[in-house]
Amino acid sequence: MKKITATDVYQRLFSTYGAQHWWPADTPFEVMVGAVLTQNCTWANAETALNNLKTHDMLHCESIATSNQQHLAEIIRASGTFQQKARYLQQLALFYYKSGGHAELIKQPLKLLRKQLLGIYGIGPETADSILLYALDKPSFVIDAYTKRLFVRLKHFNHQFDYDSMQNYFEQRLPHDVALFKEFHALIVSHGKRYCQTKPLCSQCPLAACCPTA
DNA sequence: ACCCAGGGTCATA
DNA sequence: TATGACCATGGG
Repeated sequence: MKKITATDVYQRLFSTYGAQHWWPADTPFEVMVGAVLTQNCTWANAETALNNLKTHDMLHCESIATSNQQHLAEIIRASGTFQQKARYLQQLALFYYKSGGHAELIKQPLKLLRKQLLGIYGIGPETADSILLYALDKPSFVIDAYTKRLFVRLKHFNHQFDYDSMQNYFEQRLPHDVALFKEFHALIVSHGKRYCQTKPLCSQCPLAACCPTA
């Protein structure tokens, strides 16, 4: 059986699910906060925490950076691991403030920005790339558990591939287009939520015919 | 009651 | 470098 290309996977997912309209947020800073809040938790819980921040008029870098850490933690409680995330958010807000905000940040080249983001306590590769792509409009391909699971299943690479290897794999095969990267990642997540989790529903999966292990 | 979700850090070997 | 423990809520 012929292996489906990454581009064909994108086209098939898009024609099946349509545009996903990621990332839902009013400001780039909200995207950055959301990227931390959704770490290892459902988007619904992250959204509850975001709305709670809005209710308290706390969704700004100054208020987050200067707020009492315990107070902040209670406000974002619904997102889980909230003591850690309160610390993470304060570091991120401080970085955002010291960098001069969105307008100054986007002037910097992708590679340098990525390095700076990874230096922030609580920002790992996936969160950094989510911020680069969805908050700063930089073409940095986001890898997550869904991406790995799907493309291991499609035999594009194996389980031993680390984050950077997987990111390189896609960035070498796709045009570096911000809109494409945004849509592709969102589609992979939407698809992953429906299919091939613990109980495969692969008979109706739009990629079933491409899935050697189905 | 168990399992996982739009991860990351830290200690240990 | 490579696992494992830990964080912790809410929904299935």
